[in-house]
Amino acid sequence: MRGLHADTGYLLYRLGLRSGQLFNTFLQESGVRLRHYAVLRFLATAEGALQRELSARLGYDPSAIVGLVDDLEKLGFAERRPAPDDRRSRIVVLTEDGRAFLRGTDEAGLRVTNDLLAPLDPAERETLHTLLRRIAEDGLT
Amino acid sequence: MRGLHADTGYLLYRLGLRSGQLFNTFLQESGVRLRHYAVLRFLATAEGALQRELSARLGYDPSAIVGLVDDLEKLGFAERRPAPDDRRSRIVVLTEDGRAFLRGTDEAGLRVTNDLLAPLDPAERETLHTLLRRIAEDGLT
DNA sequence: CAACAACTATTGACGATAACAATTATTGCT
DNA sequence: AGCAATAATTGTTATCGTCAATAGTTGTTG
Repeated sequence: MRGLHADTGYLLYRLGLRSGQLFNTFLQESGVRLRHYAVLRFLATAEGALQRELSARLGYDPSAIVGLVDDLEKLGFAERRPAPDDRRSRIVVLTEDGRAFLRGTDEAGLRVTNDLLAPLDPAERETLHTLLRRIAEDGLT
Repeated sequence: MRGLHADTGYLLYRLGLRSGQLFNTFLQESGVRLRHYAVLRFLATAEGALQRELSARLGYDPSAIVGLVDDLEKLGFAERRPAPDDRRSRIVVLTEDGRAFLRGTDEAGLRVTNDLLAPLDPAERETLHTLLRRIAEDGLT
């Protein structure tokens, strides 16, 4: 009979849960959760995005995006602007406060990851990262 | 500004979600979900376990274990037996049907994992697996 | 040995998540 | 002009994770 952790997919599932929990406890005091953080990070790379792009690239349901952007607007970290060419769409952009928040939490986020990957040396972390990225390429952003 | 997937912890979180979804859709027709499957797999390795052991080793709340074992009993995949030395405890054991179910879903589960890890060659999958295991050692079962 | 603290399983409650269906406003097609 | 498709939104439902409270049992210790 196979062992409990014989399966890589199951391992990923369990570690993903743990990673998410760590991130959330770290973000807790900032008033945002992991999903908000993901949106902010995406906005930072994209210099503005339609909500449907956020949905597609982050893998969250469109209805989830609505609430997340609502929260980010309340916090002053992002804004909705009308899309010039399509009145159905709204463009979500990072505010200056949002940028500052990202800068402030950046190295704290790295600390969380360091904590999680404690058993691995730097070379191994690099290997892990590139392998995960290769898997993620296909389907996620 | 760092890219969206610059962070390994975040990557783990996203891939863990996807892995869990894949497993769940595959298990769906069997009437069990991922958490039930995890319990079954643990029971298979342990030849019976107290519920508090399931809780501690799988990381689920004791109150969650109750419902999961209830479901597994209804399906005929597991049974609760009195612990001989402590009348507070119950020992959960796999039934023959439970074992058969595990055998039947075993290679189907591997197919799911194969699907997920499609971008990697066998050697890379092996590397990924051992790296993830090293991380998991510390804290999970 | 009697009182009390600790433990096991259970129930119940609550907020957070995730997945879907349905709606409204707008656009593109033909 | 009519109709299918699309973007954002609302609402619903099921699951999840955590926490508090309870009943029954065990262990401790004063």
